[in-house]
Amino acid sequence: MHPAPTESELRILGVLWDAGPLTVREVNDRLNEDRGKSIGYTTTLKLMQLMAEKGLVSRDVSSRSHVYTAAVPRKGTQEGLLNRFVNAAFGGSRTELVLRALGNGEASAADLVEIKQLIEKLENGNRHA
Amino acid sequence: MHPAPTESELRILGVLWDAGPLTVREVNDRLNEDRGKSIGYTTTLKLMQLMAEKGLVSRDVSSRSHVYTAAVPRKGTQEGLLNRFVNAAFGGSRTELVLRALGNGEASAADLVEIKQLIEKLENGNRHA
DNA sequence: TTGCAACTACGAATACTTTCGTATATATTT
DNA sequence: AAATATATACGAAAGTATTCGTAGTTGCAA
Repeated sequence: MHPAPTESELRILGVLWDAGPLTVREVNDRLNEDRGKSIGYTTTLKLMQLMAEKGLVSRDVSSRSHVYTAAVPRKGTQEGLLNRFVNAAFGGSRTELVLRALGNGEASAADLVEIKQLIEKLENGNRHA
Repeated sequence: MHPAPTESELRILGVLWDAGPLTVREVNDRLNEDRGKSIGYTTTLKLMQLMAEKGLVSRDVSSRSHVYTAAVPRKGTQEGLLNRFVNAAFGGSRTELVLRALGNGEASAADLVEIKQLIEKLENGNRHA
């Protein structure tokens, strides 16, 4: 299995997941186009090289500017991180986490409907399990 | 504000939240009574000393074995960690996180009912907002 | 009262993550 | 062709987290 991405690596994966295969320059630009925090080009380069070694990204070296692609799926990675997190912070209870995540009233009405629909589906599934 | 606890610190806070004020020895024993992973006594001591400096725990020094108490609330701490996590791993979308958290079908029927009830309450609240 | 057990304090080793400087190569512009 | 811009590679500094050894203190038991 791949090692879990660190926080910086996750930021880079997020860019690649959203925008598809990119060069280091493109990733670095996108990371920096947000808020004041400016990350050096070689910092991003180094991180992406390490990620390639770990298997988190793959790269196409055929042109001078190497093109990097996420090599791990978004959902699977999130699932892994979620597992670690729910264990570390919520004693392993996903339900506790869900209740806390919804409890601050930030979800929109449409979000709530979507969640309700998922729950209905889960309950129907359980009925036949 | 208090700095967010690290993963190790969170493990210690978890013990204190569950079991109330404890000595270093007691915390260390509880940490080690789980699986094979054995943590040295002075390691736990050092961590708890650092946590005291940070304000994550308070301690009663009146007896030779100092007694430590969690100085930050469980819910508030979880809320802070959840915020960081949802930003880092789910692009800030709590709804995405909730859908993923429920999506693995691990929640029990009772859990789902509880979540549905919270959603109903939120929807009623919104109606008047 | 001597010696052993348990405690705190603290420095420092280890490990992991992030950051960047510098060397070097390749393309592009003038 | 020379100067300039842009790439990669890589070592290493800096920052943070974790771990533990050792010294010194205090309580307790033989």
